Amino acid sequence: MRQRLAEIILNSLNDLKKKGVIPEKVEIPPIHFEIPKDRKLGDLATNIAFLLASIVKMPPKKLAEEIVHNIFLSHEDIEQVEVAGNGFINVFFKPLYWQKILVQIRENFASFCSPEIGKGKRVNVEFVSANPTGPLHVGHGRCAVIGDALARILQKVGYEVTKEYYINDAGRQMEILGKSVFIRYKQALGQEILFIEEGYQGDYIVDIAELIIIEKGDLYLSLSDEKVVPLFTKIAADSILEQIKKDLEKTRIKFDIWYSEKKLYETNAVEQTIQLLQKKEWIYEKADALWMKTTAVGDEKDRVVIRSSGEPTYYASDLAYHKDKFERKYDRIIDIWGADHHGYIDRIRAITRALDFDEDKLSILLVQLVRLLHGKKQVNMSTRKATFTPLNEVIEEVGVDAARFFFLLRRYDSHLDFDLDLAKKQSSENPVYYTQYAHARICSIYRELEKKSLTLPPPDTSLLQSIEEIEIIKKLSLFQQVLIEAAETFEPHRLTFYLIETATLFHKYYNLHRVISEDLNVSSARLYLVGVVKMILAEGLQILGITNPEKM
RNA sequence: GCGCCUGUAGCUCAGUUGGAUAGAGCAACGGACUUCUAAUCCGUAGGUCACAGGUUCGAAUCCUGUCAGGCGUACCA
Repeated sequence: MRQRLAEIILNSLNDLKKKGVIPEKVEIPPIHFEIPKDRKLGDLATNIAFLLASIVKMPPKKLAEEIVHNIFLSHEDIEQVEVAGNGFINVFFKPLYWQKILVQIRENFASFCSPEIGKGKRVNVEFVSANPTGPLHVGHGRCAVIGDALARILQKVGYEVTKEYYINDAGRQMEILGKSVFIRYKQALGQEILFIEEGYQGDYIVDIAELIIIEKGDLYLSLSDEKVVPLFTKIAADSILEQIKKDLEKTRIKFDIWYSEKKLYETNAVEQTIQLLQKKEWIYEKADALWMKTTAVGDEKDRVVIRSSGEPTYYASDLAYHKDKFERKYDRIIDIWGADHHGYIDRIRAITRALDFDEDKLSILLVQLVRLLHGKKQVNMSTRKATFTPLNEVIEEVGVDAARFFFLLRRYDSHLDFDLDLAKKQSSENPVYYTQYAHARICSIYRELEKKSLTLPPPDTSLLQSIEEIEIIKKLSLFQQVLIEAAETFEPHRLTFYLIETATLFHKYYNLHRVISEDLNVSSARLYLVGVVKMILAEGLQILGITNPEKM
């Protein structure tokens, strides 16, 4: 439609050239249409007169009028074209146009919901990737839900999506985890030793220690750290990871790949990556340590890859990991991190530069931190000190639907306050119910129809003429575009807001017009419309991983 | 100090990628249930888009500076 309109305007402009109103040599910029926010301003509007005004030295309004006067209007879908404001050209469609759109959406619903912009392209979304040193907290939950919803959206628009979790199951933090368990083990068996300051203090560590006692008793009590800690590390990591998987499953999140950092060491991938980078002179030696030249990509200093002690840093395995991800030949790689990792961006960018990977394929999304509140008091969220609130607890308290919807209710780069004291109240005020309610209400209309056992005539969409009905169709027609935009900008919240707005239009309509009435023809047409609303709501909620109840 | 993010109604947030008179929800006030579900709807009130410049036909949106908040700035993760 936009294309055809652009042609009409272009024809008019060419005509004006012939008439000498505008100079022949003027180059006409692409004619762009947008949807005005006020419906009184028409269905589509273009600013072309503004763009041309300065070039042809005419007031925009005058130019717009010339353009409109020159339009030979014979298009069956267009009601009128008018000039408004200082020179906008507004186009109004006939109801017939929208009625046809409605039928198109319904008849081709599956393809309408699955624009194939990503067809044949593979994308990897890596998110959460929390260390298996403790349960997931609310902050992880936000990343988890956003990443998952984004993956679902990308899938919907045709991409082949891989959801990946990178498990940091190697390195110093894991050793501390093992030590923490060992100390709790000893303490539980009656030894009086102090807990280490950097240790993990959560109760779950005690639980793991007690489980070991139940299974093996005091078998390890007299053994040395070197012998026990690696074993305890593994037991703890496995157990915690198990819990993480359960929590994610409860949040309706399933990963395709669980990628182990430890494997990168076992297969020598880290070593090989470092050797390769050394050969390419991106890694050099200084003060007994190996350094990566991250300053070459704008970092403020070079970063250590191998410590002088010979121990690799996490950066070492991250290099190998991203090298591997690139070598798996995705068309797009998306990393979703907590915003506190932003200093890491340059470091990861360095590898794409060093190994000649296409930098544009990598997108790093920083999800802003969740600030946890107890009423007015801020709660510090530390895994080590165990002062966090587990995601698990929140999900149980407010439910998966409300929790997911809540996290998808704002842009990922906005800071989020999560007030635990209000969590329950928030859940009852959560717009998720408003949206689901619209769906349930429509289902209820169908039930009513069945109860009355009415047989309706085939729908005649030309009966859908009211402002509210046309407004709803307009909104429905945007669904595909919203999906595409959410996918292209990596912003799932756009879909959330769209669904709320659609629900709003429906609720208003519902209060104003009865769907099922004595006039069977009208009833049939309205049911047809409302049926599409239901389909769109169900589809949208499903994409966000939220249920669409038929009764509430 | 430097870097990243944020600053929009009392509160929580949107804002169609630079468009027309800046919008929702919550909270406040006033209305609508013998009706397909009132978890809804209608109305009133609420604003110097942090501040100051700049770019142009046009700025909440882009640029510069200032202020405020958050985060980062390790041979921690």
